[in-house]
Amino acid sequence: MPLDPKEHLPVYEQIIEHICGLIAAGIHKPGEPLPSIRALALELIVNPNTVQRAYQELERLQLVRTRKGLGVFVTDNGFDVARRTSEAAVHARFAQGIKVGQAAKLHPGRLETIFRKALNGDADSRDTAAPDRPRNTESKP
Amino acid sequence: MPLDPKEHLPVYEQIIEHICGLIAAGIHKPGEPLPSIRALALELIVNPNTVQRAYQELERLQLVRTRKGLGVFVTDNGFDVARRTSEAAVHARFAQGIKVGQAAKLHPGRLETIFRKALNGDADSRDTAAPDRPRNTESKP
Amino acid sequence: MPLDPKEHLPVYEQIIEHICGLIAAGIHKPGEPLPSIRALALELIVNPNTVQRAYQELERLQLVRTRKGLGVFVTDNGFDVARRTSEAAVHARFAQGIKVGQAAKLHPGRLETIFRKALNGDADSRDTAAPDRPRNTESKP
Amino acid sequence: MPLDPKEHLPVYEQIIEHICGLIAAGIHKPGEPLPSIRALALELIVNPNTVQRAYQELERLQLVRTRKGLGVFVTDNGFDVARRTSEAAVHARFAQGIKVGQAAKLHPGRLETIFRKALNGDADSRDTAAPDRPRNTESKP
DNA sequence: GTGGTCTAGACCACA
DNA sequence: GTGGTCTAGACCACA
Repeated sequence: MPLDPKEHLPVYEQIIEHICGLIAAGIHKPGEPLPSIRALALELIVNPNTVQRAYQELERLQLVRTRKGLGVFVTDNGFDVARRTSEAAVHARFAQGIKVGQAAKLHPGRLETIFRKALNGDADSRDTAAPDRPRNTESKP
Repeated sequence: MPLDPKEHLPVYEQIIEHICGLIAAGIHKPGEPLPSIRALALELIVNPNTVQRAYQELERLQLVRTRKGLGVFVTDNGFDVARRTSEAAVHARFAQGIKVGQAAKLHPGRLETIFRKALNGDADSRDTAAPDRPRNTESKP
Repeated sequence: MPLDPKEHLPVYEQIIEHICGLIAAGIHKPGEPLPSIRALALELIVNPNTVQRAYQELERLQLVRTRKGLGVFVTDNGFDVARRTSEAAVHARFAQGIKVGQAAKLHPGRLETIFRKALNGDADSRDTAAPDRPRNTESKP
Repeated sequence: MPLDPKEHLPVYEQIIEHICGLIAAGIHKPGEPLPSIRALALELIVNPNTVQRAYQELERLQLVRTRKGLGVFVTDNGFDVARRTSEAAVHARFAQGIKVGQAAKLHPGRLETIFRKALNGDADSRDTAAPDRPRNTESKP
């Protein structure tokens, strides 16, 4: 479910974000072990090599620490790092979207509207009316 | 300037978005020619094949039409298609960011804050300001 | 009207076939002049170079003969050559289609049906019933 | 054997038709892998890029599905799509031939005769047989 | 091993 | 000049 083959992120980076999100969400807590490489590979239906690469990167980010023969554990400040990392990932997506929208000369209010729709889980940006309160964004250049 | 090697999008897709943005922004108008494949390749410092692949995809999207020996031209409804396509691209980024944030159990107000910061052009998500206080966003060009 | 940009034949070869067809059809008769290169280029909206290349090839095929300063004329046996050439062109198309069909293991009767439909001017091969007489072709291998 | 450099179709489109024919013929079955890009490139003596372009188009046509790192597989309804696509390709060839013949004012019975000869595998359209006498065609494998 | 992207550079058809 | 096709060969992500 968390892996999206249509996303352009390499799978190992999607796994990094996935684990990072689980730690930021408090599902994997500091001091606790992550699922084993093999177990996660089976769960996500990917090659163990791919999971391993993700775990290595998480270790580099100080989110986890590997203890040989024991497993991979969330570090003491893993939660804080994960939260910051997740927020940075969110920020990066938003900033990318805004950059694309500004390049297309979309109005700031239009970006706002699209953001609201995305928040509400709309599948596409095609819209006919403001979702939560009336607004005026459709004036063309 | 528009090409970012660190982005995970393949270069030819970045070019697609770039051109799409220029058409949506009214910089390349219906009936007008795009820069030639070779010229754009020189400008973006990429291989002509890469530009051509982007142009072919733009043709499949009905944004442009190729006339052999003459060049590649924005279609009559290229502007409308480009605008819709750009909005969809913006929506997709926002939705991705929201998905990541929700997976990390960030508060909706936190997402809102990050969005505001991104709109204001902040480089990173690390911040000190109020998390979800209402704010005014219509400040960007 | 005779030039089809979607055909895969190069334009100059389409022009060759076009002129060849006009001679075979008796529209351009032996001894009579063809339209001038410039006139035909204007009519077909192509570059004069392209028409010239077609005329050169028609001369090589003995269908026409250029008389300097006077124009390009259908040769005495131009009609016979043109008819044979047109028939060969028809045959080649049919043979190509049959080859494709046999490679796909379509039944001979199915090829026959498709041929009938094409003769009747149907736009596509998708069909529900025999066009002129009942037939049985839809048994799968 | 399937690639004909004299055909005017680009090589990658010939490969598309070739593979499409193999699927329509039941030689590559739904769920089964196609030969790898590199393997087919070696077999057909073309560049892997050219094969890949063909495979990408086959994917767009829903005939195959790519699984990264694993290979390219015939889709579940690949057989049906392939059959329809092959029939459309046959139809297109026949329609082209008929158009050329009609432009040359060949009799309908003459077209019929040429079709019969092509079905029988005659190499050329030059012939002496009856032009439009009924005949039996169900003789080819 | 698999497919995906990209570069460098050739040659063709056409304007 | 324009776009279209193809080759040779590199490097990446993934199994």
